Amino acid sequence: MSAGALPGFRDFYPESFSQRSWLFDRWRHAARGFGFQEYDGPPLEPLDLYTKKSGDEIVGQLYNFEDKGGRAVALRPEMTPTVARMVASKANALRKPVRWFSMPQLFRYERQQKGRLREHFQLNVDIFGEADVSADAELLAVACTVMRDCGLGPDDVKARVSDRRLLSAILRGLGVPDEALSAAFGAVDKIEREDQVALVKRFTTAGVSEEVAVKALAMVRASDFDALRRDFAGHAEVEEALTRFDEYRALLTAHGVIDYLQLDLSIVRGLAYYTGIVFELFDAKGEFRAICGGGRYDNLLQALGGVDMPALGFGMGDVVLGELLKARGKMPLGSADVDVWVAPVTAEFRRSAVEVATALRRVGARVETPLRDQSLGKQMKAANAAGARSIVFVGEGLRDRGEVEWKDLRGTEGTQTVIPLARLTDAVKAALAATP
RNA sequence: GUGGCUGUAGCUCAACUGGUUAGAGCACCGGACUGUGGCUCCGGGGGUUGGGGGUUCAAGUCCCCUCAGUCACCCCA
Repeated sequence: MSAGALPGFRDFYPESFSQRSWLFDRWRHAARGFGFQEYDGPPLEPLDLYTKKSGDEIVGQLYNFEDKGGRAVALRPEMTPTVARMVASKANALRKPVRWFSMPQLFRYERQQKGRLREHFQLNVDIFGEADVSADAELLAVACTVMRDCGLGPDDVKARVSDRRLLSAILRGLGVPDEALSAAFGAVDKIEREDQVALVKRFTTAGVSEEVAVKALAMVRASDFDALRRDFAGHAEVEEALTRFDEYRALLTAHGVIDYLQLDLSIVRGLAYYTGIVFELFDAKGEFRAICGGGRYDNLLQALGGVDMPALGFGMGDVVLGELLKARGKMPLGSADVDVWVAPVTAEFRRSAVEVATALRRVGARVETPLRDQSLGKQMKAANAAGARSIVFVGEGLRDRGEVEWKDLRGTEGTQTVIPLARLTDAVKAALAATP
């Protein structure tokens, strides 16, 4: 084995590069469809941009080093601090709400495992300056639209959605004291990973009774909207959160993505900076890690940039999504693809063939010609291997009468027509338009 | 950072309880085939058996270390 790429890093050969491009096209198309504008920032940032937000422990998971000017720097592990800085420093000049997206390559120094490498591309979609629930609905709609554009419907992918305000209200309504809320969130976050005994213990350690703990866990597991409405009738805080959620659902219906929605109060998104509606996208069979995660983080800009502005966003990586698309047969194969192969029938027509190829390229065709003398049989094979849709034979006909032979390579018995060179370019152009 | 499993050609895999020069299919290149493709046939290139050390008359095979892959833990931006 020769030395390959560094652990957790990928070589993109043409086949996988074209799959990557296919995915990027869908990301970009979906985000732009909602009026989001694309931006980018530096891949290398000051280290303290990340330690300020996440503490020094984060350094163990970063690609960081000292540059030649003695600055402590790191390859970006996430986009949020960068975009927060960019928005904060021009906050007053930007039309609100700010709808931005980016497709950065991100890095983390971690042992790789399924769906997690040391480098990946991530679609980042953010909205700044809008506190209304309509922004939350639009954000999820973008994520679901990406799924749909990739051929993944509500039967393939579920958006598990919770609201931290709703969860807090329920917990408080059950009698969990404020100082135990953080521990309770921690327990809810582990609901799929730890057994009941361990989960209950997280509550009791924080001073919550076992009875309340059991009840809270059951409610989170059920995540039953109607039951919550009944159980907490008259409880203002819960009702307010439920009303907000009703509006959220109505808007998702209007966006045409309601079928993806699945209320799931166990979605907490770590113990990070989220403040409102949070969500994660999963494949319906549960074979993969989360495809996408995000939510509302109204206090983050204040903490990072000193600007008080509500914000929400999500990140969607290319690795898990790519694995899912391949597993479901939704990812195109990424085979080679040219429109026309121009074949000199003998060596003496090499230059004529190049001239014909040049004329075809000028009308937008992807054209390949052989770089050395080859028999026609060889060229036919090569043209097929190159994925060419048609082949143009350049020989005596062009020299004597200004004509070439144009043959369709698709199908088993391609039709072949004699056509004046002057008309070939238009014919190829028309064929291109007909079969995109 | 911790632990389990796995490393033979570009890919998928063979090679008896340790025993000759590590094989096959696919892929690639060439030929049959210098005016017409997918097929077929023939040939060719390609390996430090991941690397290093050890045991043995003899190691792809057994042992140790290391590297890499993979899965889980931790963490999740």
